[in-house]
Amino acid sequence: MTEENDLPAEVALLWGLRDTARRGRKPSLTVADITRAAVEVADADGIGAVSMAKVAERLGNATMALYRHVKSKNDLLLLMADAAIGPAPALPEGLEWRAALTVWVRGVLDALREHPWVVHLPISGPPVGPNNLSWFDRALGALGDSGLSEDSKVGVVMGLLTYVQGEARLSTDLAAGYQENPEAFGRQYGRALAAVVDPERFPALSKLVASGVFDADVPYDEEVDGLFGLNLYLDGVAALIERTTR
Amino acid sequence: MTEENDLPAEVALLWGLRDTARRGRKPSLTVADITRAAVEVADADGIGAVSMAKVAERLGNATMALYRHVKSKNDLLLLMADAAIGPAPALPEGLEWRAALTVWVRGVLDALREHPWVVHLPISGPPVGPNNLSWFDRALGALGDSGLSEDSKVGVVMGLLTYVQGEARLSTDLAAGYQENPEAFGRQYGRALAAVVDPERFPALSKLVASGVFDADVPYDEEVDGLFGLNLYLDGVAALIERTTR
DNA sequence: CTTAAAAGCGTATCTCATACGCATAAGCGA
DNA sequence: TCGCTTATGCGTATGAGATACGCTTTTAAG
Repeated sequence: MTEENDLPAEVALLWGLRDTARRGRKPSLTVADITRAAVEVADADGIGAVSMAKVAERLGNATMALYRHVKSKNDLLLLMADAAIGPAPALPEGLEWRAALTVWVRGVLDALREHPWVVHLPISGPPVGPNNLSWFDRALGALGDSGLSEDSKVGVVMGLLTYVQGEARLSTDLAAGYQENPEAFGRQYGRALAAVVDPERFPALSKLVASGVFDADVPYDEEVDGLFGLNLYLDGVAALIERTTR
Repeated sequence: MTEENDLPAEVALLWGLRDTARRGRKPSLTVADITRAAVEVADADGIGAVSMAKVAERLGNATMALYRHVKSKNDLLLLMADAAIGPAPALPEGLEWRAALTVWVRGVLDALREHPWVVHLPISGPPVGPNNLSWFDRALGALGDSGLSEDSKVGVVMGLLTYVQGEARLSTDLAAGYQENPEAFGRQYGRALAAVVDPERFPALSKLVASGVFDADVPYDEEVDGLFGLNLYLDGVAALIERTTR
């Protein structure tokens, strides 16, 4: 490192800011290669299957070769998190804020559906990777004409990120659980609750169980449940904008 | 297992529904002991430090003894998830729905702040543990007088859970990141962004950076940021209730 | 041509989860 | 009281995984 950027190592890593080596053997691997291979492993067999050994094998290298390019497995996970969501597409021109944010949210959820393991990666700080920042940028841009202050825009987008990340986590985990044990949802869930929910201890819940909501074998439906909550949130944003610009 | 409950094994585990053994050696451990010890380890050193060996050591038993009470480590994690949040307190009488839900959310966030590792546990299905169900019940109860249909109540609570879980994840992870590297937040974050954010590529973001929002050393403030988004969501719920009951 | 910096990688260590089987203890029927 | 049955406690072993260390190979700079 001779370059004079005093940026955090993590940022330099994500942006590929390493000074080009002048001496020494030519690298047969790049950070990008390693990241791509790791993402492929995760896509194929889940984040739990990502080991330095597996990634190296996929690249035709020995395990320890990877450590010349990433400091640790955690480094690699950071890279994967940015790589997997990919760059945010530009939002269609001329949409008002609500339509734009809805498109944006669908974009995020679609990207996460492609790589469901992303939601299990550690979040170690505010977004710094290029792709993450591009998504952040687009969401801010969607609020460009809303009349909100910059501060409020950040708040709205943070809240949206929070919601979307919670939603993605819940829905991908539930979908995974459903896959491996469909019985545990729907009817069987209703039966389990009925067996265990005492009206004294769980008054509201037992009323719900009695109402028969759980008697059908309906799996969790992301499209319905997820967007229901999202729309409530956006209604709240609309109210905020109303208050602000009135 | 001679008892005639055809409940999923996981449910029986969480509710302690095992038929009392009539023969054999007296157990020196209980599932509750193991769960408690595991929670203590996680509280002290994080979820990553929870290993069967460490938990057993804390109990003065050998590692493999635990497996007589818990099928796998994953079983133990399920138990921890329910144990850590604890039972939901009864909500104060006579609050209207919004005040009640706000109290409820604070309760959840407080509980999670005590055991930040909970948000990293896998979610394998809908809530079945007694404590989780009690929280679910209280939230439904808070909406008891709102005039919403049972279906809508479930939707509202699901959305709230989604938001809160996203919020807790983000804030605990950021808080942890802040702990171990305060530099990466505030001023240094601003500097990193400034170095890396190109106005062409990130128009909205670079405007934000230029506005100086990141020039202060302000850490992430859960109380402000988290409840900002929450209130937006609740505003949306209010609008829904308005629409419904009008 | 020499040399120093990098890259690739074999080996070794340490930590984990967990399968297996034996030893121990406790209630049960005779 | 005497085994018999059944659970529990746990020692040992296996296999996976992260990563430290140091040797070897490659390549550009002097």
